[in-house]
Formats: sequence, C-alpha cells, structure tokens
Amino acid sequence: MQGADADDLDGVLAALANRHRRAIVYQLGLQPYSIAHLAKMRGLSLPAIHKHIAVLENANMILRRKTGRTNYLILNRESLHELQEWITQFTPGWGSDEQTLENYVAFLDGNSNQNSENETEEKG
Amino acid sequence: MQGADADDLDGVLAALANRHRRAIVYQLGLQPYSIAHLAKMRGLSLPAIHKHIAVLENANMILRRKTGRTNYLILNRESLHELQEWITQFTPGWGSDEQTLENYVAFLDGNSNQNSENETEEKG
DNA sequence: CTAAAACTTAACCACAAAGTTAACTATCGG
DNA sequence: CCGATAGTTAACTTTGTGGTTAAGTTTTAG
Repeated sequence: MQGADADDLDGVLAALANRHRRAIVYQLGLQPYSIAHLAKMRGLSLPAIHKHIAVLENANMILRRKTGRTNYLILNRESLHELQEWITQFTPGWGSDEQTLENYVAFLDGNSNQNSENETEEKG
Repeated sequence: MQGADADDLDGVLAALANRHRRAIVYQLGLQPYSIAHLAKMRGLSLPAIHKHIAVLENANMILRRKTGRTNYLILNRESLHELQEWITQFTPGWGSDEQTLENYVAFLDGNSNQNSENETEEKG
C-alpha cells in the first residue's frame, strides 16, 4: 500500500518545504510553545503563524493541548518516521552515482559501437 | 554555519514536495533515464518534465550526461545526505511526545496551582 | 462588566508553481 | 538535404502559497 504513505509524505514534505515551518518544527522538537509565542519568535502575525500551524497539523506533525485560552504545541516525532524511512531507501548505494552514470552511458555506447573505451580526457 | 545548509535543505525539500519529482527521484535512484523517457513514464509533456528536471538540478539532486542528442540522468544520492542528517537530529527522543506535552502543561499548572495531579482518566 | 490576551476566520493581494501550446535548436537515420 | 527525435525556451493560464488587515470568539484579569 503505497497510496496512504505517499499522501502522508506529500503533506510532511510540503510542510517542511518552508523555512518558518522548519524552524517551528525545530523549536517544538525542543519543548512546547504557545502559538503566540511562536509568532513572536518568528516575527510573524498571528494569522500568518496560524496558517503555518494549520499546515503542520494537517500533516499530523504537531500535537496540541489547549489549557485556558492558550494552545501549547509540541512536535509529533512519529510524523518524521515515514520520511526517515523513505530517504533511507536511497541510502544503500551511498555515493558513486557519477561513475554509475558513466558506466551506463558507456554500456549503451558499447551496444551500437562495440567500443567501451573512454572518449573523454578524464583518464589521461 | 547553518546558512548554506539551510539553503540546500530548502531546495531539496521544495524539490521533494511534489509527487512527480519524488517519482523521478525514485526512478533515477534505480538507473539512469533520458528526459523523454521520464516524460513518458510520468505522462507529462516535455516542457513540463523539463521544468521538474530544472528544479531537481537546481537542488543539485541529479547528475546529467549528454550523449548525442539524449540526456541521461541519475540520482545524486549525496544531495539526500544533508536532509537525512537534518531529520536524524529529531530522532533521539523518538516517541512519547504526547506525554511530554501533558507533563509540560501540568508543570505550568503546578506553578500557579500547586497541584500536579492528573485530571485525565489515563492512569486508573 | 469591561478590557485585553490568545486565538480563529474571512476577504483580499502579490507572487510563485505547474501545466499548456508554439516555436526554436541540435542531432541522428536514411 | 530532409524528416523525425530530443531537448530547450518563451508566453500564457490556472491554481496554490504566504502574507496582509479587519472582525469575530473565548478566556482571563481587574
């Protein structure tokens, strides 16, 4: 089932593709803050920060606890787990992509050319 | 130096915050493909795919090798390394955010209330 | 009761993102 | 040389994002 996961990833990545929201995520990873407090920290108006919070909540990235009139937020670390895993899937081959590309093109050349020598100046 | 890293992260996350580009990244993580090939795979026009490729290249996420008239692309796995590290910084406390938030609010209550008892049904 | 704090909501605006069509360059196959 | 393939570029449209101001609700403080 890649559908639901893909949806989740979409929300999380869209949420993280913004400096303010990344900063908020970072802060809420350290300790809870109120919305008004975050607004002051980021130099943003309440409506502006409210929208950012909404994006993060829709991505299920923060938890909220209302006490009196103030809302305390904290990071929901679980939401990062899926992204973590998605990235990890690329890790096995860590590095060497340049050479892979070179080899692939050389291989294609070989098929119509029977010549796997390098034509570049790379290998004096 | 958080500045350059933050810029890189911004580019990578913005690039990944799109299904087509994530799919492209995934495919190019398996093997090289031409731009036209990717366009067919995604059911997109050449100009459309070209723009996506441009975004990925600006984020330094893919490598290109032009041979004849076709351009072969592959994933640049290094570009994901930084994001990987950024996410890992949140991992230490994996889980238990809900309780942290509860405790924090209870602590704030205690300061004006001298009462750290739980009002919830959680701890029969 | 009243004023202020902590949000929320709605309406609006400027700008960027993601696609389109059309026209152009460059390379290969015959 | 000629037509087709691969890619780029420009101009345009539509939709989404991120901010604003203004007005509303709920809760606390005096």
